[in-house]
Amino acid sequence: MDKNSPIEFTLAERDASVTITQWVYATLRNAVMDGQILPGRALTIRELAKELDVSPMPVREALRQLAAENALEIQGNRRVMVPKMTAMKFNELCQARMALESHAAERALPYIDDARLQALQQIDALIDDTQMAGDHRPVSALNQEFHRTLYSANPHQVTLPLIESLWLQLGPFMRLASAHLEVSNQVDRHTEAMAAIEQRDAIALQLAIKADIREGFNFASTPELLQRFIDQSNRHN
Amino acid sequence: MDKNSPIEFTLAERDASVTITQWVYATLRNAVMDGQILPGRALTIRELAKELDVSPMPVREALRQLAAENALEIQGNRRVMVPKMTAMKFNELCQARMALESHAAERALPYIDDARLQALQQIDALIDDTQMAGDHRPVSALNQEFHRTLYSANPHQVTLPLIESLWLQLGPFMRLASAHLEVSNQVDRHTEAMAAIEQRDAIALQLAIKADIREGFNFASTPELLQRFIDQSNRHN
DNA sequence: AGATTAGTATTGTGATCACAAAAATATTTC
DNA sequence: GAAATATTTTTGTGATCACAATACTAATCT
Repeated sequence: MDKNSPIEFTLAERDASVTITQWVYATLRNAVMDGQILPGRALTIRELAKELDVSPMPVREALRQLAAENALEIQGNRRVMVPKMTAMKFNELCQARMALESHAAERALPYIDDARLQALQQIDALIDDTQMAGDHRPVSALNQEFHRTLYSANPHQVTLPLIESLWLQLGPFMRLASAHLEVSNQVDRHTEAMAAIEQRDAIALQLAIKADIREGFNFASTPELLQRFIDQSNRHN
Repeated sequence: MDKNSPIEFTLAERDASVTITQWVYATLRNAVMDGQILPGRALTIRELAKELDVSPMPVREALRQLAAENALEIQGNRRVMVPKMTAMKFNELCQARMALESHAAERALPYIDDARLQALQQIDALIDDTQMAGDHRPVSALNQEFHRTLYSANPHQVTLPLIESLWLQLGPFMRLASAHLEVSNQVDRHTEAMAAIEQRDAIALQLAIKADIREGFNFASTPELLQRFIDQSNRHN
């Protein structure tokens, strides 16, 4: 049946108020984010439909949406797959994150009030606790939540969807980053960012965000190490 | 039949090697780019299908893809429309363009060879000629072509899809910008950028790109003027 | 008359079917 | 036995249908 490896999904709860397409989209998005789908593996509509126990139609729509967000790649054959990572592409994605997210942070700064700052501190504390407890899985999601909460303070935000596209493309590496970094590092950069916010210091905030992103991916400090992790994520499973 | 204004499409030629969905996507994308669709106007699948003389299915897929690229907005009612522009959002989009595109230019710089530079000069000359002839329509497309050619010199480019999303959201304003700027300005900035490329000066290149974008939208120099153009594009037709 | 309600038409969603293109498999040829 | 060819299966695309939810219209009521 499956010439390639089977795909294991962590099926989310299906809320009644949500369309099937949206649920399929969320499920596939999580699978891509968590690296549950082998890059280069051909995804067929009917196979996913059977796996998720839905009709082909919602799968079709979800795949097209994910492809539009650069989470999936449509080959010339009209085949859909998770794009393969390369060292150069990884580097470009990180650089793009730094450029876009430091900009988003700067544009959000004037809108951050006490309530927002408090929410950030709360998330940061939660990250600390979760990481101390040795739970590496949810840290990645919480980290994203921290950044999202920061940028979305700007009510006229337009870059968040673009940033999420980059997160989606970095996919499993975001998780590796959370697993490999030390608690002190992460908290340091987050508190540094929050200090800059309190002082309304845009430059310092941008530096903190850039450092946070860069250090997050420091586990791949040398090209050789990076290549090892890429290979691992590419042929895992 | 149409409570709102009818939509006039400039139907592109339909190549046989292209799927219907792709053709519909291209047609709708151009319509959004050119401001042929009134913002806030509800777009229904069946209406568009009849207008374009295709079945509802390709329209459905094209709409979802455009929504994923932030060219269209899905309301809570599951209704699809061109999002309305505001002065603040316009400003954010311009700022995002400057941040992202100057970054893309910097990352492309090391890869620009003589052939690429020559291609840029050719496009620039074509822009000049077209504008001198008083033809404002194609200038916008050529301008995008100039930027696209520059950024895509980087073979590991990851930001171009994000940049195109911003262009799509700025939509008709890109055209207004091309119409309202003087020939000298545009050419100046482009030659400035190409001079920076020849000297491998990343900083100068970034400044030229930022200035090019900023001056392109200088026709909306005051908030009042900007609001006038927004209103014009919102209630045009 | 203006607001509310009942009825009607239209819409997005999802399912199923048909078909040509592509992939995989089986067969033949050298 | 390996390469080329023929056959079978699978796949994406597009069309059509059913249905519940929504938007629209007409009738009713105060």
